[in-house]
Amino acid sequence: MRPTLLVAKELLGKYLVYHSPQGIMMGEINEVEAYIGYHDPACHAARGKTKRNAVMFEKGGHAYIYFTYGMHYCLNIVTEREGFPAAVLIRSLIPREGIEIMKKNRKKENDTHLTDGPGKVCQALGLTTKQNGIDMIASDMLYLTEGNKKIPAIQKSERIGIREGKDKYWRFYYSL
DNA sequence: TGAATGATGCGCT
DNA sequence: GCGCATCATTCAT
Repeated sequence: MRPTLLVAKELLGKYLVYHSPQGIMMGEINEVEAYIGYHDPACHAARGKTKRNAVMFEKGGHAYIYFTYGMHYCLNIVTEREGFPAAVLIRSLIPREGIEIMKKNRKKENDTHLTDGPGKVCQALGLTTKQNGIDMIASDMLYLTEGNKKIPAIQKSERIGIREGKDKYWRFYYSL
C-alpha cells in the first residue's frame, strides 16, 4: 500500500461504480479528505481500535461506511497496510450514470446537488452499513475504475466539519 | 444559525 | 450495565 495522502490525490477523477439492486450507478470523485492513524485527532481510530472503526485497520481497498449524526452515512476507502488505521473520506461525486436512481433515492429532482456532500453520496447510492467492509479490489459490486484523466488542478484546504485536527490540510478537491 | 436524531464510547456505579 | 456527551451532516429558517 502507498501513502494515504498520495492515494487521496489519486482518487480524484476516478469513477466510483456501484452495482446496486436498483441498477448501476457511477460517479466521478471530485472531493476527498484523508484521515490517518493514531496521531490524527479527527480520525475515528485515533483512540484505538473499536468495533465501529475496525474496518480502518484492514488493508487498503476496503470500504468503511459508518453512521453518524443519527441520520447520515459516510463512505471511506481504507488505505495503508493491515493494522494501521487510515482512510480517505469520499466527500463529493459528480454523477455520471444511474442519475435517475440517485434522484429516486434522494427523493429530489434537483440533480445539481445530488452527491455534493458525504451524507448525500451514500443516500444517493443507497449505501448503508450493510456495505461496510466490502473489499473494493475483489468486489464486482462496489469498486473503482480509471476515470477522468484530465481533471482540473487539484486544490487543497483544511478539512471540513470536524472539531479537531483542522491544522491538517488533508482535503483535496477540484471544481468544475 | 440551529434543530433533527441515534449509534458510539467513555466514565462511573 | 447505565447514562450522557459527542459526532468526518443536512436542510430549512
